[in-house]
Amino acid sequence: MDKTFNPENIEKARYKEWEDKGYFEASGSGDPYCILLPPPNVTGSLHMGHAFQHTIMDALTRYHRMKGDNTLWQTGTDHAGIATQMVVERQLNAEDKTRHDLGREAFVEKIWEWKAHSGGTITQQMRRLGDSCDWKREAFTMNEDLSKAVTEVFVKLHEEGLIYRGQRLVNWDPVLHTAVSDLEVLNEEEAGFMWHMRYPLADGSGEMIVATTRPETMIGDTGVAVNPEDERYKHLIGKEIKLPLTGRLIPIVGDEHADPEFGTGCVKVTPAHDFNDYEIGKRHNLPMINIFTADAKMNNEVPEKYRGLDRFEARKLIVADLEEQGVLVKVEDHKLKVPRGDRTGAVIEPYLTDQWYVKVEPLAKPAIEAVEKGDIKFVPENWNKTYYQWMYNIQDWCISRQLWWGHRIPAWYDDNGNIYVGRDEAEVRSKHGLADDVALRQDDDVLDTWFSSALWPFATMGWPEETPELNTFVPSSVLVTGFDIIFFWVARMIMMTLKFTGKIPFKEVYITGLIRDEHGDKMSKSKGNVLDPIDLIDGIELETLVEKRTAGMMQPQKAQKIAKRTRSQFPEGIASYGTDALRFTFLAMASTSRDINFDMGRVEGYRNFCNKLWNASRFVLMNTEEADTGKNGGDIELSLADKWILAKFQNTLKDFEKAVSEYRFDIAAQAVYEFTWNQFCDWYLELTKPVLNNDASSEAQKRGTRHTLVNVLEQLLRLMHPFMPFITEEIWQRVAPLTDVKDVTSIMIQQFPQQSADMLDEKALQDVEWMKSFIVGIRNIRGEMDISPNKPVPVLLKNASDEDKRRMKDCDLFLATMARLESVTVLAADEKAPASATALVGEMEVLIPMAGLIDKDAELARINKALEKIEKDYARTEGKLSNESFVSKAPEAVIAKEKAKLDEFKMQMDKLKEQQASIAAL
RNA sequence: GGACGCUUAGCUCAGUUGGGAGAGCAUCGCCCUUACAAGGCGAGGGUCACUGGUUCAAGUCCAGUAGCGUCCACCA
Repeated sequence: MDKTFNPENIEKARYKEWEDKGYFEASGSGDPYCILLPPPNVTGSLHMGHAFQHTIMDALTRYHRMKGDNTLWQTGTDHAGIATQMVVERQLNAEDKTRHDLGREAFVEKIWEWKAHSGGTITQQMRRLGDSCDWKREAFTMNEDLSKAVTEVFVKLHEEGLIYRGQRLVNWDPVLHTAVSDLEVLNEEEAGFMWHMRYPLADGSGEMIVATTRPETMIGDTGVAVNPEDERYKHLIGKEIKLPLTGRLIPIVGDEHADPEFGTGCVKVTPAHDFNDYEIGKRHNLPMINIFTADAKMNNEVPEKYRGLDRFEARKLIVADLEEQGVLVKVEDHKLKVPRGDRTGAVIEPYLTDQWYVKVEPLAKPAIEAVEKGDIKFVPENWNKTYYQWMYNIQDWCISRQLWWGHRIPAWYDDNGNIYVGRDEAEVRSKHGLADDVALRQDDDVLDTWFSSALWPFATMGWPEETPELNTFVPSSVLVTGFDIIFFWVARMIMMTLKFTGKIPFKEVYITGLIRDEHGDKMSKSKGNVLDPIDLIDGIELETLVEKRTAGMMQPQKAQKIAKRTRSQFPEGIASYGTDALRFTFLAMASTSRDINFDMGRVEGYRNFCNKLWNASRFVLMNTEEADTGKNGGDIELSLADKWILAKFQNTLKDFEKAVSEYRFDIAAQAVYEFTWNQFCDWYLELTKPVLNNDASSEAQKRGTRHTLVNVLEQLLRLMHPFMPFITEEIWQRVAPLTDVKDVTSIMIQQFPQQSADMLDEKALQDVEWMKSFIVGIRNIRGEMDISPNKPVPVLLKNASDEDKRRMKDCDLFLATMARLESVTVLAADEKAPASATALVGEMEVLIPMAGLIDKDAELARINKALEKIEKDYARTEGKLSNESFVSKAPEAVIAKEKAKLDEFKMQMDKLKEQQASIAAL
């Protein structure tokens, strides 16, 4: 084995072997355990958030597979309608072409090409992460099976009246020329203005001042609203206003929406371009005048001079005209929420169009109940509040998109504007008795991407066919995802799966936090702080990284800043840490669902951890590979250390499994790390040396220690495998043949270690703790007194009990080596000790005579420091116990504990003082 | 306006029914001791954001304040 751990040499080959041998497929026996991969968009590549979630899913999958469950990790990708279409359109734009130059068919063909390429990238990246998902079942939301499910769901919902077509005001993205759902609109506060305008009464009897943030829409005004209770204006209700610029007469209406406290109390009403005004318009039967084209330019409804102008150009001109005509009263600075498309960033326009909708309320009801009844549990639980909040106020879902990439809506129109819905044109014709010569035209629109995603839990299992998978893996076990798609995806899956299978889609929803950069900023291309998980695995040169982060930046200034920041943060580029170190980092940071500020220091630390494991394994192999490990029989005698590490391993195993069952991967990781480094490496390996290197050890003793070495390591590797699949497999291949394991094909299809109470040797645990404190005591004196660790020291024992003496004897060999003892002398009760440095082991004092070794002042300082600390503890404990209300009210166990502490402190204090006095007297 | 979350060591974070403040990284000292310098041994470092309350006892429970963050709704 190499002297240091080199991940790049092992990972790819191992993965290929697992995949080729079919280890990722469900075994077909055991309890079903299923995780649905949130299908990544085929738009690009995996980011840190994916890597994080995939690590958790893979750890769970591997763990349950090893536990013997019938385990399926269902994988696949999402066609991501808008996002993908935009990527390919941008590519066309770079060639000075638009999708219209190609036409629909050719354009969609081009997207399929891109999908093949990009989807391949993603699946390759998943393999690098070690994802043990079943590639044979890989799904894609636009493939034939899923498309069939989509059509089926659409038709059925339509038949039940849960899908309908209607003309409504929608969120219109004027760049993409499509409607988007409420969820795809982000409302950001931006600085703007409030224009106050003078609207004259038609009868010349006065005027009203209305205020608006969008003066250009005044051309589409069809009313002015005042609150019916507003004393200032209520007498005007029913009168008319003469709208400036157009001269149209519009009515004054009384409507609760107008807030007398806000602005002037008078609201201009533009029903075709504002959601609130739309409702007012409906209430008062006001006409709706659409003044925009699909790309948000002024249309032919407006006075000629404004026609064809972009809405913001028109705004300037209209404001200027209003000012000139004396209509404009004043302009104030005003902060307002501007709706922007989440993909394009374009200002969304409320726009009157025909769209398809899902009537959501009847679907939402059972979906809410499923969570209320506890059939579906959110982890952590408080996310159910977020879920309820949205579900209780759910609005109908606009599912049609004016795009080319997606599932074409299965609806056909005849020349008279009749609409027919069916699985295909032939079905439509036969269902509605339409002759072949009746011209039918399929709806041009496609469905919202999330419509097909909502079917993922059952569509990937073969629905609408009755498949065995549908029976076995619905519901799935746990959904691992981010809070950002609870509404987009989680809620909709619950609704659709309940509707079409009568079953919940998953039993638990584990909500992860977001991966942010080291300062808590969101990782984004424009900030230039994006880390690519693959770069952390393979490493990347500084120049390549800078190039990657600054490529395609719109503003060169920004690119410079990013380059500078990158150079200072990674002067040497990024080292290759390997998949296992990256995975372990994610798991160790996955505490609750709070966001994670990704810290490179942690990755490096866990890379070192991999190296530690690697070298510990080298040590084990060095001592066992050419030797008798007892796997073929022979007497075995376990040392105290052997018994101790076996017991420690049991405790670790128990902690690990408990933590995993609670999705506390940080605690599980911590347990593994602590055991491996602080117990197995720091103590156990050192404790095997005296046994293995001592000529006095019997063959049974050596065999016992070798047997323990390989078998504990082997079990540890299995324990760690779900977290660090590659390194554990690599080492296991060497170690397993030396152990009692029969099947040495691959670690990933082994049983997970079994908890066993017989291995919990309490006596060994206590004896070794005693021994550790003995050794640490000596080391501490050495460290502070500058005594070389190599120099053997004589030791005197004072106040040693029979138990201490027994332990001295049992630990004799270990103590001599680990503490480098020259000699051990047990002092009789009345025997006077020479001046010494002291360490306390329980009530026993371990003395190192000062003669020639120890400096008087240094030892005094050391004692004083210890004394100070102990005195503080003593005072605090004594204070508690002398507090009458504590003694009378605290539970007895607590009081007893405090008393024991007090005695302990007193004893230590006395000994230290005694020591202090005798040294001071020198 | 409503909901949720955060504030603990220089940095990134744990701290599970209230009962002697922890980890990793960074820092300091000594060590190239044949598994490992990506290491070993030892050490230093915190008025747990602030104020008040409940309690014998509060990082932990309650109320409030300040700062930060997220989501939902929204006033033209």
